[in-house]
Amino acid sequence: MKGIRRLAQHLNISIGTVSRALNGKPDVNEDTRRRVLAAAVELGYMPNQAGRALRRGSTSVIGLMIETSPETAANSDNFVVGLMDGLQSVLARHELDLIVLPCSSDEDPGNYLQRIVGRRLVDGMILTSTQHRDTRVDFLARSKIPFISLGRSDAGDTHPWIDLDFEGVANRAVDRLVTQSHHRIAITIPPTDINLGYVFLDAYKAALERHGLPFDPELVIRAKTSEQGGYLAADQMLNMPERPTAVMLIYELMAIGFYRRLSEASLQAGTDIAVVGFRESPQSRFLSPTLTCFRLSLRDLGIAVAESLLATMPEYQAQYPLGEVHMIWPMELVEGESDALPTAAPT
Amino acid sequence: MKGIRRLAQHLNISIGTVSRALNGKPDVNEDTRRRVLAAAVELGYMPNQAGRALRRGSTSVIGLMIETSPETAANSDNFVVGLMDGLQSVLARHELDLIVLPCSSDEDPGNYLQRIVGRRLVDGMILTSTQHRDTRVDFLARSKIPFISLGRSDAGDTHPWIDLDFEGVANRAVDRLVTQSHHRIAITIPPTDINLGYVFLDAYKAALERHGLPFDPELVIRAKTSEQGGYLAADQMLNMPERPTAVMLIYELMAIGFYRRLSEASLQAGTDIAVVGFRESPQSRFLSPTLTCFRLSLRDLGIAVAESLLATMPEYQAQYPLGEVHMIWPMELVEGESDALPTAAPT
DNA sequence: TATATCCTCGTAAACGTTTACGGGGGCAGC
DNA sequence: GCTGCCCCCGTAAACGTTTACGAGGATATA
Repeated sequence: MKGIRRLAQHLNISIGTVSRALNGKPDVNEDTRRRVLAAAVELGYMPNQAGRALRRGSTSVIGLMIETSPETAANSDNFVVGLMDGLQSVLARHELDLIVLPCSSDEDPGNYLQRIVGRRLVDGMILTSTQHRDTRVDFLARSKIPFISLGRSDAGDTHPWIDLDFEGVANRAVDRLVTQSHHRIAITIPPTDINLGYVFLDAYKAALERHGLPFDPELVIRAKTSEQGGYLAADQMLNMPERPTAVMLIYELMAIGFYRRLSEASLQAGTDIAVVGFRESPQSRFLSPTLTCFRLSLRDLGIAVAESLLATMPEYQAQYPLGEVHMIWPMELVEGESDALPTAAPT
Repeated sequence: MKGIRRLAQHLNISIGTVSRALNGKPDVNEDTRRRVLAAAVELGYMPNQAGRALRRGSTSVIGLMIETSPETAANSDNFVVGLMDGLQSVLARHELDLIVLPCSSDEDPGNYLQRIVGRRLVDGMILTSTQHRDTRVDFLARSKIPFISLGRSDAGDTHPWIDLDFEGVANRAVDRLVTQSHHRIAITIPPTDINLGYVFLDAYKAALERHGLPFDPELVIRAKTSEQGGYLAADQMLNMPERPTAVMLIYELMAIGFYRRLSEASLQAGTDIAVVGFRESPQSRFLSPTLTCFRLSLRDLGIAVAESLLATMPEYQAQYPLGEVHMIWPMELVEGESDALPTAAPT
């Protein structure tokens, strides 16, 4: 005798009543409910997930898909870890469990997702690192499962996403640099097909245009989003015939490698070349000269992602009304010395 | 009409035959099997996980539990990400899915695990960052679920674990340092109750004793396993009345912060103080002076962990015979300049 | 006292699979 | 032609829950 049956037998009541008592249904005597609850902890009863999911038709599990190429393993992906804290703080309030679904580099992400969703392992999905023309969002949209992607998608505009404010970042960075009469401003872009590369590039172009500066394809440097990528980007820049005087980096760890390559050439950020980093990180916070970059609370972002997802799920819409399905997450400018604005280096 | 029923109806055969065909059972005509397989991909059929798990009594899912405190979010925990790649390469061969179970800092890890296992969400568990007197291993042992912990446990010796070779690391580090007549060798230990702190400390003591050196509690520095922890550890060492001449670090990112604090004091690793790092990482690889540390293939470690886990599961024991349940994972010495062995700095 | 109402609980069906069991039909051997 | 065997397939039960339905008893109302 196992499961709820054992509980029922132990209490000499029917399994129906036990179930109702545990699930907080109204038509059960408060006294028996207490007895059931007590017996449940005494016997260590936990409802079987398979049975419950089968009957309910839902799993109470939210999936967060990430990719685990050796590439991302080499770079430290604390982005996702930070996010999870915020996600769970919201999901836990609704007895939803978060599981992380790591898609290995061996498998096609589309297939992987199809398997997970097709088997009904999760009630909702959170996508990360949205690709350009990401087939995953098409699939999820067709399969009618609630989902949200972190990183805007270019596939239609009906499904929800939250993305970082790349326009704001590019605008503020270019503004600062142009103020110092920089006009050869380089930008780094991931070599992969991740969508943020396209978005950042567009934002960069728009910002240049706003200042009447021409767009020079030479100044777009494709570099891996890792420390080594930053190193190689700097290397490439230093060897350019007409060296850019400023650069905008796209990934937090790149700044470390970029600085390293500069110091090897006895150059310094801020004095020899203006550097604007992307996300502030524990590592970047101690660079010298201090890095101008953008701050972001991963936990708050996670909370927003979770709430936006819940807003698309009928059973939670009452608590999280569906607002704008597309959300641009602001990032706060952290002024440093690396782009050496005259006004930013009074100390 | 949904699921396997729809498939059966579409083919005009019974659901039993469809199930047998899909699961590769012998008593089904090869021709009908082909038709079933074709129809399955045509209709995009995927077996419902809940139904299957309920009937089979197993989920074909392996859980990897990690903890997501803001602490680990701040430090970049690429350790786990690297591990997953190896885990999946083994698990995928047996149609097992890996899911990551992030336990937030809000929840007690014991409760969390109890919920996951009690609900029968997974067939097996992989624990990380084993604590001293870890209640989770007791619970898992009692609940008879196959599991393995990454990080040795002090609770009995019947359940399997794989741990890094802290003894080997401590021995080789102390050997090198003593060869240069260092006799005040400091060590950093995490401030938490994680078991590797105890293990590393013991290994350090044993290594000292082997060289006839006294153990001085003053030389045990409790520092967070983060870049900032390394910074503060250096700070603390520099302010000690009788400054140690050498130090062994425990976490890869600590070296970065340690170097930073040294350079602020115009000191250098290798010449002013001997530094032995722990795990080689993308960041540490570019430190200057180069860091003496220990190399480790996370992917291979993941493979070993997965295989050891499968060895404890009856249905896979044929393929992964149960060997030694406790495994010490070797780490390869990477000679650098930071501990400045005369023989190591010829270039 | 008869009837209606409410509270509480038991019964049984359903969710989508897998699998033990048995049956029908074809074929070989006598 | 009868028996036995084998191949293939359909039937139905089971896995552990949840929940619609209805029954029974107690209480209130007329």
